Amino acid sequence: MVQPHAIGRLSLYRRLLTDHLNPGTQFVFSHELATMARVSPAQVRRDLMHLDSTGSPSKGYRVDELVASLGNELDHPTGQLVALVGIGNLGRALMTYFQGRRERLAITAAFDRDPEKVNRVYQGCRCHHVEELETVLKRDNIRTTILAVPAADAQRMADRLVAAGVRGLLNYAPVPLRVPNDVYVEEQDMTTALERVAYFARERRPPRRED
Amino acid sequence: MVQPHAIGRLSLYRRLLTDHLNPGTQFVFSHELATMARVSPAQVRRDLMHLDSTGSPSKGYRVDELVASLGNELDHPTGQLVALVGIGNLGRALMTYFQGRRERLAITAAFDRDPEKVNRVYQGCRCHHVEELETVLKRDNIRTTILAVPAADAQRMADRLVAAGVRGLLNYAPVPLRVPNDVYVEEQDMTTALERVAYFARERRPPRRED
DNA sequence: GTAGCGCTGTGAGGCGATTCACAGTATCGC
DNA sequence: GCGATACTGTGAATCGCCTCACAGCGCTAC
Ligand SMILES: NC(=O)c1ccc[n+]([C@@H]2O[C@H](COP(=O)([O-])OP(=O)(O)OC[C@H]3O[C@@H](n4cnc5c(N)ncnc54)[C@H](O)[C@@H]3O)[C@@H](O)[C@H]2O)c1
Ligand SMILES: NC(=O)c1ccc[n+]([C@@H]2O[C@H](COP(=O)([O-])OP(=O)(O)OC[C@H]3O[C@@H](n4cnc5c(N)ncnc54)[C@H](O)[C@@H]3O)[C@@H](O)[C@H]2O)c1
Repeated sequence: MVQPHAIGRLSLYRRLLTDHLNPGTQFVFSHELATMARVSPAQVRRDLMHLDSTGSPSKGYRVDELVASLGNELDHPTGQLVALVGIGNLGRALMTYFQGRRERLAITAAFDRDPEKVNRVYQGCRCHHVEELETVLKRDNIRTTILAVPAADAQRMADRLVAAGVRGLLNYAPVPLRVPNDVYVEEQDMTTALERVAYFARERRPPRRED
Repeated sequence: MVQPHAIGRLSLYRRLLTDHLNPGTQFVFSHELATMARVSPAQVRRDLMHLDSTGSPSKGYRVDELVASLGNELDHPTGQLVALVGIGNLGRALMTYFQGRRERLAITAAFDRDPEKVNRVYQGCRCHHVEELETVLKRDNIRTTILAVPAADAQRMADRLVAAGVRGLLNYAPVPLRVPNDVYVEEQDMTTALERVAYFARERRPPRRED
């Protein structure tokens, strides 16, 4: 019913409301959120339709109520732990970036196989040897993982993660993963992204709506 | 005519053919590429339809010919230069990752405003002060840029880049950019990506095709 | 009190992307 | 040589997401 794109926008709306609104703003209209998110007002209203928070004509949506509803939809009620596998250049950047950003979505387990990194602490999170993967994931009941290992190891690591109970994977390795279809994978393929940008920086009409 | 998703897949096909095929393989079938790319065979054939390389029944597509055609479609004939703005944790990871990966798509200009970083060399690429942005971009005729500055600076920097002639932007700052609509922007929003993965790791049926 | 305005919530329709399904064809076995 | 086979290329059908458009309504002005 609620599809990936819509969930992504809900996440964006929340961030815009909490981080990029004049502090003290009590109400927003769909067209204001739409402008910030670069989508149409109708899109915003449709996305918010299923939430329990409802807008009023003439005032719009109560910001605090909306943020709460969004949290309700997006966050695990008591908090959800995330594992990060591969503490290389990208892994460390991600660790720095995500840490402390959301109360209910924190990286609490890191893994690598490089002895240099094992047992070092990154952003308050100790790096385990990758052999402890299964133990730690099961102990902490972790179902969400960021994968930042080299391409050659990605599929094997994904298999282990899935076997250990992981149901959501954010994959930075530039190879599409094969997983059972009750596991959600999001491919974050930066090479593709850059090549696409390069392509459209040159060729043809760029595919975007007027405004 | 050729849409962003299709271009993204072409980029992926090429990478799969060059990096993940048994060396020596001379032909591939659409269903083989499809399996590697995690898409349907019909999708592969449709994507390749417009290329000048054509498949043969009973043999499939010639790999070398296909790779050449893909390069033909995706690459700038004589090479395309890319700028990277913001040499922080993420910027440095990206620099390391992209450098030397494609002959015709290389990061050749880096910018930051931190005096610590200016004039240091990262992956063979000297970091300029951001005030030299316009000069360098125009001198090298750069139209493709990766943006990895803090959210607060992203829009302003995007405006400067567009004014300096940039027509394609890969944005890592977690704020959607407002640009004229002859400029192509790709938002790489990692927070959204992680929150979406977390969401689908919990809730409902995951949205994927059988196989 | 009531008219007017401008917004929300949403059914219906439209549109782009994907899949279906098959005609056309190169190859193989005999 | 010729039938069987399995693939490509592609028109047509389908699907899912997004936008249109408007009924319903709360607020404001007077
Ligand atoms: N750096 C980037 O900006 C960037 C961009 C796009 C994609 N990627 C992809 O992300 C992945 C990581 O990139 P990176 O730049 O951080 O590489 P990196 O080489 O710096 O880091 C890889 C890390 O993974 C660890 N590792 C290797 N095999 C492992 C295994 N089997 N189990 C656990 N840990 C293992 C290594 O010890 C290392 O710490 C790669 O697949 C890369 O292609 C990176
Ligand atoms: N680190 C990550 O993994 C990650 C993940 C997702 C998104 N991001 C986003 O990417 C961006 C960069 O992240 P980071 O972790 O590298 O941050 P960072 O603070 O490490 O680096 C930012 C860099 O930009 C430079 N900078 C700041 N203002 C500038 C300006 N006006 N002109 C030129 N350079 C300027 C700073 O000197 C610094 O070197 C941020 O917007 C961040 O939200 C980062």
